[in-house]
Amino acid sequence: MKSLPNLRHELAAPILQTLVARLRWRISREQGEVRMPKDSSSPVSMSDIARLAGVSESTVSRALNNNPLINEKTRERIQQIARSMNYKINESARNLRLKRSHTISVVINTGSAGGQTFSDPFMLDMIGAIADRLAEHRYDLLFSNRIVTSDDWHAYLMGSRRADGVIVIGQGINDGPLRELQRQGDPLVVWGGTAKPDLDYCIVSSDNPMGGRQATEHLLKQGRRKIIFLGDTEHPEIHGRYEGYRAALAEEGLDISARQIKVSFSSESGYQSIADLLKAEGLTFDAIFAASDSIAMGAIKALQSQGYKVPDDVAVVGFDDIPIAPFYTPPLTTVRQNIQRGGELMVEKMMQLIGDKTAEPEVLPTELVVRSSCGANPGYQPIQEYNQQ
Amino acid sequence: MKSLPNLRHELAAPILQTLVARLRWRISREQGEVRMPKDSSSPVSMSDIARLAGVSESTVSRALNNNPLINEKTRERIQQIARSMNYKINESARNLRLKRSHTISVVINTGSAGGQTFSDPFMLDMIGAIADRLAEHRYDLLFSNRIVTSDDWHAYLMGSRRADGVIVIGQGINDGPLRELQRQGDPLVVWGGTAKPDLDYCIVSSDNPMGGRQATEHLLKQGRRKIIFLGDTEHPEIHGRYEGYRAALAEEGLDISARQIKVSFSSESGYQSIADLLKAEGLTFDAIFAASDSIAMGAIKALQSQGYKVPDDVAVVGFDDIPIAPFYTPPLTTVRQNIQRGGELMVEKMMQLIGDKTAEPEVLPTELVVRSSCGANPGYQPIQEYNQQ
DNA sequence: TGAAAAGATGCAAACGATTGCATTATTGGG
DNA sequence: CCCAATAATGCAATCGTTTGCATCTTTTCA
Repeated sequence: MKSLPNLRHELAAPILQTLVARLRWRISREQGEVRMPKDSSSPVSMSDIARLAGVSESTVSRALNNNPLINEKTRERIQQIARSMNYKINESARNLRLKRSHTISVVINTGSAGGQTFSDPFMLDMIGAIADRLAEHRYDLLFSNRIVTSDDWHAYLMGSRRADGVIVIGQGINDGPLRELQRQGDPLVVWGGTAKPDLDYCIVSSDNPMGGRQATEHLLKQGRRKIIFLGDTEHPEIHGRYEGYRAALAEEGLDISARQIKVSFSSESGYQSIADLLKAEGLTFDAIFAASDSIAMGAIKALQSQGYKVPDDVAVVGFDDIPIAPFYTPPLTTVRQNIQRGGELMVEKMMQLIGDKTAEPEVLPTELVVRSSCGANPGYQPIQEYNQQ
Repeated sequence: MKSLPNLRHELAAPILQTLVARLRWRISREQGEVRMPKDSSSPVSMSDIARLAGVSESTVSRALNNNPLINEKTRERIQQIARSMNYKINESARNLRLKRSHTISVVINTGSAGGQTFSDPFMLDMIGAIADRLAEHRYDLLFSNRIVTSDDWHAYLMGSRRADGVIVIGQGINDGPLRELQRQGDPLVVWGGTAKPDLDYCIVSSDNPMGGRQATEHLLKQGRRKIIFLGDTEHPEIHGRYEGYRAALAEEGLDISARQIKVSFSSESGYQSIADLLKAEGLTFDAIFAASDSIAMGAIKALQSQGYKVPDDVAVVGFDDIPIAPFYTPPLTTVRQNIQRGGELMVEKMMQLIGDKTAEPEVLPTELVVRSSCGANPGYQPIQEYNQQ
């Protein structure tokens, strides 16, 4: 008995009650229709338009969606009324009905230590690029910078239908959470590295090995032989750059001189690691390849603080080409990533995944930008166009 | 007749039809209840939990919201079931019912020329701070970087109930759109300047005049007399900094030497303006107060390119204290804004506005950070802590 | 002219939650 | 032992859309 507490639902009486209640409801509703002349404060809904146009809500809905079922004249009349009443559709209602959110979540996933927001200019550019592309598809962008577990992600973003898909910037040291997300069937696109071959989620990335190779080969061409690598190779994107670096050195028969120092994604970190190194063993290298421009700038500052010259004593190449790079002293030679194209591709892939299609990973070429910090371009001036005028 | 097409709705027959249809619906529904053992793919809803717990949906809803009406035992049992089924509430449905979105829109509003995303590191830090605070209130953050008219804003964000309020970063050259938004009754908080006295929307800002004064007075104390101002005073926040600059000069009886050059928010712009100036009239100044660190760095680079020394020939002070500032050459003296507190306050104000309370504007003090570019601190080392160890 | 086809519109169920009110079960007091 | 007060739960309306199906209207063609 206890296990069937709503057995009484099945009796006849409640059904009659239902019918009576429904009648009562209809009546009160129709009274409402009469007494409601213009409830101004509340926003206008389809039923308001329907009443004004003398048609049903279904017709309004179809007319506003340009459904060919509706007569052209009716459609235009309804659209006209909607415009004049400044009608805006209620997205919550539409999304509920259509079982979607028309929103993509963008998550920053670079192990930001201690809850501190991670603010490389690269990030904002990437987010901006994604936002622009999503706007073209009329999708909204839900932003999160909280680093959480995959359970949380899935539950918070997808389970609650806050987002139709997730774009993650940064593959992170441990991509378990990402694999898990993917396994749950959520549309997922990641900006990351290309290291792991058995990927089961869609990755868009720069060709990090190519970038690492470009940077290193360039330094070698300048006659540098003792090049150290600054970056945390536990991040797949960084690891790719490191691979390129090692490959270039190996080709030159210099494998033994490869040296990697683990630093996180900040200028402070770059500064400290080089300051440490100089204090410990003096100047034992003649070039640095840094995994990001921020790191490179920190490292250069540390060298300068100890009286060493860049590029004379040590040549430096960075990665990203952030906006300030040409204006640093010395202007930073760096490997440029195609952020605009990256954002575009990620959104494209996402739209495919949402449309139940599959999306292939994609790798973007990098471009070496030679300025002065590598020693190859001492006469470099920012804004060449200006000087040409 | 034609104007009353749904007159027939009022006749008796359709009501009977309604009743019949409803009966039919009830029956099919109950059949459905029987044949639906585990429709796995679709996410679990309250009715699933209700069925499993042998209670009604209302009880489930109340139990999950910790409504005291529900017996404690029942509540815990229901919550247990919800957890075990990995239930996540459908936010679209909840938002529809509660007539809200539980989402705040954040808009970047710094006249980004030509649709190019504007990427000052300051922005990302600010967005991060806001995101963190919103997350504490369990609000979502909808990000837009499209600069549009107020009509668009209101219609897109508020009219469609995509957002419950708007936070705008940057007051912009023309705040008409903002006033309009406010007039429409939308909760609005702006990060901007303090110039206009007749504000009708809630502004949170740094004390820009204070910052301008700190920077200028510091340069004056270093013996500089011909200080130029770099920035576009049409932006209220910049105008405040300019006011502080002029006030400090006036107190010194140097009003006549005030000179402002209009540059937009980028390093390129700072570089070009100084390059132009030098080309046109040589070195006619001995100090620069720049409206942002990015501008300052561009300006310094222009000076260095022409062989001038900073701070020896020209002292420079910036504004913002972006993360790279200590690592620039020379390390940048600048006016720090309290971004964390700013984000916190804006979210606080927003919550007040949403709660139908009013929110007062608020001004945050600025802090001068003395490094080397002003000439006052030649021995400055980034990361003092490191050297102390 | 009449039946079938096509065209236009309406009805009400559905999406998944919340909540005022009604109802039932439990307890306490006289 | 009965009635009132209280605690616990259920019913059905509601938010604002979309859409399968039914219905009504008009056209078309034999």
